[in-house]
Amino acid sequence: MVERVGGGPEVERLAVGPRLAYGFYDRPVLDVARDLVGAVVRHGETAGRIVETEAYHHSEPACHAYVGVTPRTSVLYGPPGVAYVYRSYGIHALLNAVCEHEDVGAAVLIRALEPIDGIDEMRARRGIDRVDGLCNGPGKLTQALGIDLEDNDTSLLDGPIEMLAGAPADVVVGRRIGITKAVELPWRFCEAGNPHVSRPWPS
DNA sequence: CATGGGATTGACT
DNA sequence: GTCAATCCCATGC
Repeated sequence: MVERVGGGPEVERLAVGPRLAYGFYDRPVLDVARDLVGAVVRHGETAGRIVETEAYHHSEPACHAYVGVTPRTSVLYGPPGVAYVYRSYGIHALLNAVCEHEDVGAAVLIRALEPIDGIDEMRARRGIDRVDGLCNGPGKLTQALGIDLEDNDTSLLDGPIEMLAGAPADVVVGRRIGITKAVELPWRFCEAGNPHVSRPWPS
């Protein structure tokens, strides 16, 4: 069964399938990051289609798991298919999906969404009226969807944050942004031409 | 126990 | 383009 959202020529692109299962996350983090573009995140009445992700892996210093297992990183070293939500710059909550086998330490950062559902609620939470700018950044999308640190370590398979299969997307690859270490790795994945991608745009 | 550094954003020059 | 807000947590004494 496939539930459809919206109408007209957008129907196929916005098609929404079932929740992504354990086996989707239990794969190399680069594959998961690429394949999550086009999937849908839902939290309560609000939902958006993923248009930008980044991969993080314990083997490189930009990843929180680089320091090994600590109270903060234990979620990253836990089983795949779990949400890792942490506070950034003391202000924002950032949403990740834990990937790869248990004890590996890898996750995909969800960086931007195309708003699909509950847009009025997103506007209220974000305090803005326009639709563009609602979810075009990792801190903005968690605010719009009402995701916070209490969602850390909750299951994406049957917890409050739903990750739903979507239609395949045309993906472009670039360097991760907003980091100071391992900046050369091309581990950022964006839907080609999508206006809801955060800046700076991939080249 | 004190310190320092962010996987960001919005306001401002 | 610059810059401050703000808090969790890893690290080191």
